[in-house]
Amino acid sequence: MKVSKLLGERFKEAPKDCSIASHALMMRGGYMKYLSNGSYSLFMPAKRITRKIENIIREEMDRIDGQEVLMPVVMPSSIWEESGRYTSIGSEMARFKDRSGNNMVLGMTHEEAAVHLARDTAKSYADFPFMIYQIQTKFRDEPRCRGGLIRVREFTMKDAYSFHTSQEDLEQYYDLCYKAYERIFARAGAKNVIGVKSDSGMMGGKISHEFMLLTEIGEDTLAICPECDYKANMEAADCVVENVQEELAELTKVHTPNAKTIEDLAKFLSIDDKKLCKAVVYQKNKDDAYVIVFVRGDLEVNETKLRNYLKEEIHPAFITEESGIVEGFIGPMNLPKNVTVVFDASTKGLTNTVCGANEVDYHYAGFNIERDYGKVDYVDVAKIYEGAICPKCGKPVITISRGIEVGNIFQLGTKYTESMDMTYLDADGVAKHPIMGCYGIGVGRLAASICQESHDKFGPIWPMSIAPWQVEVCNLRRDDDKVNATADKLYEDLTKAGVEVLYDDRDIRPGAMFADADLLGVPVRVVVSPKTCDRNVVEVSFRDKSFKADIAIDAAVEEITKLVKAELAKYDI
RNA sequence: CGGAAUGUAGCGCAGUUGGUAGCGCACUACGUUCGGGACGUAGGGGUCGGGCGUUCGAGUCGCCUCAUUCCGACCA
Repeated sequence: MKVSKLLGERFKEAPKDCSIASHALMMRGGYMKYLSNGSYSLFMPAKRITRKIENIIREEMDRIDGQEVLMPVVMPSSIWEESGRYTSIGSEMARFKDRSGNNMVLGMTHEEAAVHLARDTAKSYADFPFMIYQIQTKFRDEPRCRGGLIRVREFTMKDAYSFHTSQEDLEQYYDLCYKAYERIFARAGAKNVIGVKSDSGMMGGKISHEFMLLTEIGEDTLAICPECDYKANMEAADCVVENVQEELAELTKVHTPNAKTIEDLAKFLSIDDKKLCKAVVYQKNKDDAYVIVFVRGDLEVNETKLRNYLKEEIHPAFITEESGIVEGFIGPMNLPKNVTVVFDASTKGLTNTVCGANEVDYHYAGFNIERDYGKVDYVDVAKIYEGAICPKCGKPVITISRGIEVGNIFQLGTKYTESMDMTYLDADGVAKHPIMGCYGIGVGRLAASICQESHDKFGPIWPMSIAPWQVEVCNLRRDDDKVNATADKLYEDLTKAGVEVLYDDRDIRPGAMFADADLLGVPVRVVVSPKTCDRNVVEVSFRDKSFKADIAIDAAVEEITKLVKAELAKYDI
């Protein structure tokens, strides 16, 4: 490819709405063009990168016996009504009517279509297990797009669905897929991707993992134990606390004027916030009924875990006078009857704590839940924190990091095969519902994430395995016959040798050419100039600065091909 | 959906008390240049986000609306 014919302008200045490096560099480098909120067109360099990522994904999915299929982007509402998600999913799913007035949806995920494709087709237990996958456009009407290709409304996704006749078989395949994902990210040159335990959300199912590329600009917060292999999304991380046992004191009512917050109260009573019992109030979305969570004073509530426990949507509460809740002085005793009370596990064994008296300006001290309130079921709904006790190895060393979710895997169970009535005949002659798993990877997001973790101030540094081109030849003097002839021939010969070459054949000054080359991030750069031609060499260097040498013109094709192969081999695991 | 900000050429921005629309980069032509975003001369490119209003006259003032960005909320 010749740069003179490459569509897509490269800019000195980034559009002002780019807040992260990968977005700015991909806009500046002419990789894509903004069309509307969450929609970008890709120019050739970005398309080549995503195509290479897709091919790596294909190879790895095929390696674990995946069958590539293609399901429709536009689907009738009927299959979504079968699964119940036509109503349970909100406005993220784009809906419209066709000319006959039928309700249609744009595919945001394809569990329904996958079940539709497989049911009536896989009829015998002997047909199982199998996995189908596709690489295709998804549309999700995100409330907030950001970071260029990091979070968009329209994007390319690899989505896979596996079907099994037993939980054991699913788990075995799930592990295979987990390993395939590790290979995919390694082969694509993503250096810092980890698998973390995650919350399944509306997908359903119990066990799920997310693959997170660690970066400060990540949208997700992760709890990681440096001492063992515990890694979890904060949403799903268990919060383990230990409370020091003391001899039980007497319950006393104390006057605590204006001490409405934990901070005020701890200061007023001169005690550690770990000794306090904090109340956090929510309301259920469906009827605004109050939910009060009691959690140890130093901790916060993890709303995702609370939602999962309650099995309903909630929002932070607006406390009214009529509710009978005394804001700032809420305690377990003498609460209004109609509120749901949740005791977080951190309050278990909390001795001689201080809680609200449900009376303005009064708290109880020496409060002991089981003695003064009664037996309760403790539920873990607290947020894990930096330095928390690791739920797995028990050491107080949890670290908190940020990550971008580049892939996820779910054990779905029979949610879809039951609701959509997909059955097979088992060996015992009984009709059963297959057990499903599903596995996704966002292709564009992965490309942007790799750019984010692999760039310098001049541009992206693409790993050889996904680079838009492997080698860029820079013709520094279009008007010099020898330079011209040497560069033209090198371009032709390298291309003939099977190397992917980008040839900058423009008559522009060297500075501008180098700046553009940096933005395109091609791993190997070959400079042909009057200086190098005088010495019968070309100058070869790596974009990441790990290599630089002059190579004789006669040996250039062979040597450069060798360098490319050696670089590629690093990702060929 | 809440809070804040911004919409003027492809990109980045200026535009004063209301009075014919500007700059830098990019683009076209010619010339001089040529190893880290050169310079000169001459050009091309605008529904000033949209609507309504005030006014002799609105990029500028008022109201409405739309879009975008950031912070929250939400998120398979």
